[in-house]
Amino acid sequence: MPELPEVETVAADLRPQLIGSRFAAAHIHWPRTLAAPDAELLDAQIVGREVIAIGRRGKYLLVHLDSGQTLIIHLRMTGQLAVVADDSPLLSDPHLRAAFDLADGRHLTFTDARKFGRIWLVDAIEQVVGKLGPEPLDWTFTPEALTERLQTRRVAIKALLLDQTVVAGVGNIYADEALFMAGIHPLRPAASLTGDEIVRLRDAIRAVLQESIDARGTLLRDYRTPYGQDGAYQNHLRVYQQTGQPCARCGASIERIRVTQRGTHFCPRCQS
DNA sequence: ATATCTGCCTGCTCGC
DNA sequence: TGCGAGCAGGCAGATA
Repeated sequence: MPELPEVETVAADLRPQLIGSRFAAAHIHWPRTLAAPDAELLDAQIVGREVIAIGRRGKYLLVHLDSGQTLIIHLRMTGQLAVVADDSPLLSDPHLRAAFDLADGRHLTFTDARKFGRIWLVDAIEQVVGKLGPEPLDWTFTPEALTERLQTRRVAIKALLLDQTVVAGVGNIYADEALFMAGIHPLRPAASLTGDEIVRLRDAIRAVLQESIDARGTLLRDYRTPYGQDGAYQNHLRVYQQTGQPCARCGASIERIRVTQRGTHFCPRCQS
């Protein structure tokens, strides 16, 4: 499931493929994939527009156009983007939900088996990403910023890390990995964290995300990079999907519990 | 305001 | 081997 490092990797891969290219048409094959505007207006507004930059905010991919508008794509669980030639079998993939024709004959494809992914074309990105919390790798993600969002909350810290208004881009994998690295039990009430623990957690979030970006993300069932190169962070996972394996730090058996409906992995000895 | 639950979806794994 | 049940989970929207 793509989280911040995976979306960052997709953005890096798409940049050389798309910047400077123009759109010639937009085709929506599964209507719910397009959140806004409607398909007719999307096509009218995107035709002839050139991609000038590709960015990311949280788990949202931002394709900036020369019109000032931005095409925003959220991969959710199973969404995948690729830039392909006219004869690509991806164009007839049964999971193809949207396809954007480029003026040079190539296509930007969006395949998504589970149909959870969403696409927007907006005048201002705040319409979609306005409520997100700080970018964890930016200087704005300070211990103070995290403290402010945790200190009044009684829910489990694991649940709060998945709240995109607390910090943008962390999902189930990196929440578990960051809590392990910080030595904090996932069920701890958020407001019970000490100042020292919040600093450790903030540093751990940044460290696991950066490590994963450096490895091109985590390759699991639902995430592939556009051109088939493999992310490698699944080889670095310390607790996620390591249930029953010995903890690399202390040797205790990694446990799996449910925290607000989410599978949660942790070391019962290292995390308290 | 905060916390929890449900729906969206389909492919995969598991147990019989 | 076949098959149905349950699970996976990000996020919006509803409910308590």
